[in-house]
Amino acid sequence: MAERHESSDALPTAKLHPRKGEQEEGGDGDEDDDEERKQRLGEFQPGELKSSVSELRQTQLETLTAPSTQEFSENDQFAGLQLESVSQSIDGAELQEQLGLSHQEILASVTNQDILIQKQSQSQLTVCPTPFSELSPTSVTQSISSAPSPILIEQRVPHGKTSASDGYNWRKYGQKQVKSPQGSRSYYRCTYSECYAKKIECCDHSGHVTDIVYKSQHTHDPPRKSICIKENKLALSAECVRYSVVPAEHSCRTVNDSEVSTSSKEPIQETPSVPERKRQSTSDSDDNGDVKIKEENGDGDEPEPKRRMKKSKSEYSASLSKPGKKPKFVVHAAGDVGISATIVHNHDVKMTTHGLSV
DNA sequence: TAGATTTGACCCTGC
DNA sequence: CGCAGGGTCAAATCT
Ligand SMILES: [Zn+2]
Repeated sequence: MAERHESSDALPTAKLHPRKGEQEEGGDGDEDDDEERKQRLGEFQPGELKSSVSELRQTQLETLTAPSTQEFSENDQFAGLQLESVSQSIDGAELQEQLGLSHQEILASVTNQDILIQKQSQSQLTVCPTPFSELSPTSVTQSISSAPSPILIEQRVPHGKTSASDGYNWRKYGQKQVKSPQGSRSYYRCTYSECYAKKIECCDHSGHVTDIVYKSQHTHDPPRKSICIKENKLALSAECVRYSVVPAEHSCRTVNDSEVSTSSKEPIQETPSVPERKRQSTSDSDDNGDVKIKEENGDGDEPEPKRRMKKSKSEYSASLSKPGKKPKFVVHAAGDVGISATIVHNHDVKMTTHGLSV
């Protein structure tokens, strides 16, 4: 059963059964290996998630302005990026109009390469269009009235390009060669044991970083200067937010993704309902020589339950995978091209907006 | 020696 | 069912 390895003879035998434990789902009690599983499961952190979520609701986070991003600018360009999530237990979808305001602010705040993204989770999102300039009046201000806890995430990318380090320590745990956008993909994970933040760097064939995707938030402060962010607790929200920074043509995308796949049977209306990965590729191909920065936060559920789902499925399916309970936000903000926002709540497509053609 | 990186294999999901 | 793409693991290697 646990032998599915086709290992080449050149292997030092030790490799013969690498992750036996993982695959063993036959039904053994395997308690010893449980630890490993735990770690893997840890990615989802069912328990913690709940806790944090609760806290989130109870705790109101206020958006604070960037203190001194200059410090980070030196080496950590990306450190400047600020992410703030404000979750309010107040169930009021009253911020809707606020969005409009945000839009302007964003435009104002966003200069050249600075992008400010404000997103109100679950029900409202604000996407800042292209800072670069004239971006059509396409301000995606979608607000779905049904989300009790609006989360405000503010992210700022001082230097859109290349973010060698955002102030955290990353450990590379994998690399993949991709064909679509010819290049490679590097997978990084925060070195903090308690932190499940991940980062994916997409490089083109020449080695240029074309895309950076952040997953989850750090559950700790940066090793160095204190960014003075209280992401500590919010970190766990499992929403997926993607930011794409492209000087020439900015495309901001916010994806609150959890696992709508179950009900995602229904294709998104206006948007070219493309699978997650497809989406990425699609957008990636857009830019040449530019770095896109995206951030993904899981929201209570798993963003992309790819690996180790077996275990979790069997044990946590009840609590984790809630079919039909996954709010999904897909916001595409392409400067000139237009903005397309797709919000999927449960299995209902809330809205899709194309900046130029709605 | 420890920690990080490299790299091949493996698993999962979607088509 | 099989394939392709994507993501992760872990042994080997490097620093
Ligand atoms: Zn971290």
